[in-house]
Amino acid sequence: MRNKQKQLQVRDVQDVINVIGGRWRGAILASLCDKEKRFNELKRDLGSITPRTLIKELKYLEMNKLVQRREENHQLNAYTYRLTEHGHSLEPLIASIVVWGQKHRSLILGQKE
Amino acid sequence: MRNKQKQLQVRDVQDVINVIGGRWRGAILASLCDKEKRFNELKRDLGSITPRTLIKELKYLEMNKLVQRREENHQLNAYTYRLTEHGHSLEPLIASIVVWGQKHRSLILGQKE
DNA sequence: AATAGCACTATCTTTTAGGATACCGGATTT
DNA sequence: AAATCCGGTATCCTAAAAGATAGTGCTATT
Repeated sequence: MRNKQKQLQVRDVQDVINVIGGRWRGAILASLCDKEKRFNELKRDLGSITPRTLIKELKYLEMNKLVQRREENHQLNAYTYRLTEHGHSLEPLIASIVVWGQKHRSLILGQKE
Repeated sequence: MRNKQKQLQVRDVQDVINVIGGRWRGAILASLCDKEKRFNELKRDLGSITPRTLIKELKYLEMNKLVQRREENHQLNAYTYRLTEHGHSLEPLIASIVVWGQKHRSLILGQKE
């Protein structure tokens, strides 16, 4: 019973890592926590991501109901990506990640820059 | 300035994902939250991981000062892996991940099982 | 009318993670 | 002394992730 619980936790962690893991997914979500963004805006924000990867990740996040793509007003060729409600529920988690990440960097990586 | 801050957060998230990301790292850490464990114990706990991968990940986690490998008493051929203090500082984060993961599963994956 | 920006798509290639499998030396059990 | 368990190594292989690069159709700007 105790053990079963453990097993589950291991699986939960793996599930979440699937969703926010990888080189970009977490970063995209973090960037969208700030505010909704357009494709190229996101691209600039993330630095070195390629359009191929960005669109792939965005579609994945859409499929998982974390991100929503909507046409801006009625202008064609203008879309924004924003967090869904479910996506927003990740914000505290991401915030904790950022905090721990800063601590980790200063501890391990010697806070260069 | 504001923008710089954003950039940093994106990097922080990526750093943390590096540390706890991938198919196994988060799971290993979660398993070690419970208590210190030996190699084969961990292996059993994680289910389908291969020894090659497990040792690789453990070494990575050691390098990043999250896990510590120690000889048990004075018996040769008996080692335990445990979280360092820094590793333990991840516990709340992992707990949040588990909680969100459960919510996500019931929402998206339809809580099968 | 031409140029440039937006939001992608397509193709090709490299990189990386991680699985499969076999093996190894030392310690322990029988 | 033989078999088994522990804590790994060593090799080989595959699939998936992601980079590089070029091109597309539409719109907005000058």
